[in-house]
Amino acid sequence: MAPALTMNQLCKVCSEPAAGYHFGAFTCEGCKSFFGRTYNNLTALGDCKNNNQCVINKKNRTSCKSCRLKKCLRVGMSKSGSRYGRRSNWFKIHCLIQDQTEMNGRITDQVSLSNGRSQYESKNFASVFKSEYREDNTSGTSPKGITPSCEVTHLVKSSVPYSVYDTKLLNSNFGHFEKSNNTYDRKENIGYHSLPLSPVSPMSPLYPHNFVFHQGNGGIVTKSCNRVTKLYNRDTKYNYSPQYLAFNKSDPLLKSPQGGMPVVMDYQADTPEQETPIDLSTKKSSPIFTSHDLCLTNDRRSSHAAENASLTNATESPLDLTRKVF
Amino acid sequence: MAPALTMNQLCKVCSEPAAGYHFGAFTCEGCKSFFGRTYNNLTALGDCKNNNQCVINKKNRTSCKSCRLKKCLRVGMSKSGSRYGRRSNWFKIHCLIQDQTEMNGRITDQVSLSNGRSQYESKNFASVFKSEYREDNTSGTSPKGITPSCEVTHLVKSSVPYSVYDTKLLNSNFGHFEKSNNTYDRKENIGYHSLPLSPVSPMSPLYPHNFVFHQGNGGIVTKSCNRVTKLYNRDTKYNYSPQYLAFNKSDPLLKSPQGGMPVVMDYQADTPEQETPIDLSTKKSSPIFTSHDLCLTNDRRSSHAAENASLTNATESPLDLTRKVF
DNA sequence: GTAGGTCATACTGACCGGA
DNA sequence: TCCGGTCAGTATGACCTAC
Ligand SMILES: [Zn+2]
Ligand SMILES: [Zn+2]
Ligand SMILES: [Zn+2]
Ligand SMILES: [Zn+2]
Repeated sequence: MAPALTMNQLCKVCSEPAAGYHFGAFTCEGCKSFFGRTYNNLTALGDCKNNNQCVINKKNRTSCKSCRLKKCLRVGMSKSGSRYGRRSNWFKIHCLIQDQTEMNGRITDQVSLSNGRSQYESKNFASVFKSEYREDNTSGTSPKGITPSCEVTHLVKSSVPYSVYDTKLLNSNFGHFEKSNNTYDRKENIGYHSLPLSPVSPMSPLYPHNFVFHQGNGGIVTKSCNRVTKLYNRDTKYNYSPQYLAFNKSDPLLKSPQGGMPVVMDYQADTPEQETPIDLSTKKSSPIFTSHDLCLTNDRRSSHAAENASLTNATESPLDLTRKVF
Repeated sequence: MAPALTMNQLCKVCSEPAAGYHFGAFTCEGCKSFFGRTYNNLTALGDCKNNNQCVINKKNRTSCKSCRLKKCLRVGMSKSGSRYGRRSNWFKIHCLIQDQTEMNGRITDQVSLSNGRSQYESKNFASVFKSEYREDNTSGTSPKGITPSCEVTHLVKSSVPYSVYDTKLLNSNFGHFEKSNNTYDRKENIGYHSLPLSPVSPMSPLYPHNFVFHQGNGGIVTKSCNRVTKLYNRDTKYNYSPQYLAFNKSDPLLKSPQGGMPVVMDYQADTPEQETPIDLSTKKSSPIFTSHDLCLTNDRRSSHAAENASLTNATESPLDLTRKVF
């Protein structure tokens, strides 16, 4: 097996060779520390002096904290999305393929998308993923010695880039959101973001688009692919308080940039394995949101995923950080 | 008397209220420290990531060291030009008037300049200075309670903005100059700079234009106004080694941006008191350049100043930093 | 009154231990 | 594996002292 998939990765923030997968993105040690620090002390963040246009790279990453943090968020870093334990090879494969796809810009397969949005990231990735790995979806080893075992299936995604972000971060840095009745104690809230620069695979459960709102549901739903043989098949838990997830059409905080409301749409793509994200920003037990039996299939036809999201209170034991992942 | 003329000044680098006159310019404490530090450790200076276009102000002064140092030099800061002891009120008057002039852009008097260059700084300042202070040139106190006692006379200035800068700084940051036969041990050399942003009064002896080269002279000359009653009337000494001051028409280092060679021109202006600049970048005794009896007059007519610049070796005692200035 | 030294403060990122 | 704590190295600027 490939000994260090991380070795080929670059920091999604500054393009330095990545040290690992930190807070939801491949990052270098510096950006990892920066994000971890900044999150805990947001008040010290100054404003950008360059109209928030700073390009972050290895050399100048320290010169504008605001833009550095913005890039961190844009590439998908999040305290709530972070987790202990190793990331599966599947996840890394996704990222590698995405990088490949972006590099040579190849679109070798026709993937029918029900919506034109996100063609670039999603279509490219999906096609390459399909064309390169589908033949090995039962062998257990890819031509490159890695073990993919699923194929392109479908995702539920939102037509508007709603996502789950830290409102505290958003407010202090971008001012898109205002404090509502809810407090920010949990440091989690619902926000939107502009189209991310493909920080992680658009098929990754960590990809912001995969956190979608369901109209009339009031819940948050993500997708997991149980076709992956090693997938954890238990419930997916979210530590977001229900009051933040309640969907209110008249809520100005949830106003779409395009003016539309988020809808669930069919989407031909694939989802790799994803373990339970653990909210490291708060260790206190709190109401959690659980979605049961996410609809997963390798059927190529589009189909609405039937998410039966239910709201429960977390009465269980503290987060188990000891379990191993293979 | 005005208790703190410094109070009205802003840092010429970052526009924060100035703490005093440091290294040749009114600066805040931070920019003072920065310049002092940076000068001693130039190798650690990184490059600008913004095409050397950064605008330095109080908020972002720390974000680009290269541009901050550039601004420091542009406003006339220099280790060699710095000195111990207080600055005369005359000097501050010049700076204050210059600021006033720049602020309301008034040109209330016709000052005939033999050359169109530097009209902006010089003409404005000279005219205002004349119109506001000439009537008091014998009283010993200005209408504002300060004691001006000279009037606009004439200066020798260069048609090209040659100046005396630290070549070490220039080379490492701007690359305008190359090392010639001379070493940089003294950290002083001849350079040119683009038109400074009026860091000090253009009539000030510290104003770079006042360090002029005389064709065929091989020396450096500045002007002092002995009409100022409190002026030190002794020789003006410069710590620049003669080898650095030797003027060579074919020297590519001294190529004028405009293509011309520096010439001495008539100039209607005034020079305030100026004490001996002390080169703090080296405490070793070294050959100094002395100019005797600079031609000074309050005659309004233009006249060539007869500078009898002579070259001597400094055999005198170490720099006397104890003398008081009133 | 300024140059330079000092030092509290803050930031950075390599490193390491715990989970 | 990753998260978070640690810590040496570095930059900053207010303050102080020598001159
Ligand atoms: Zn990085
Ligand atoms: Zn920025
Ligand atoms: Zn300043
Ligand atoms: Zn710059």
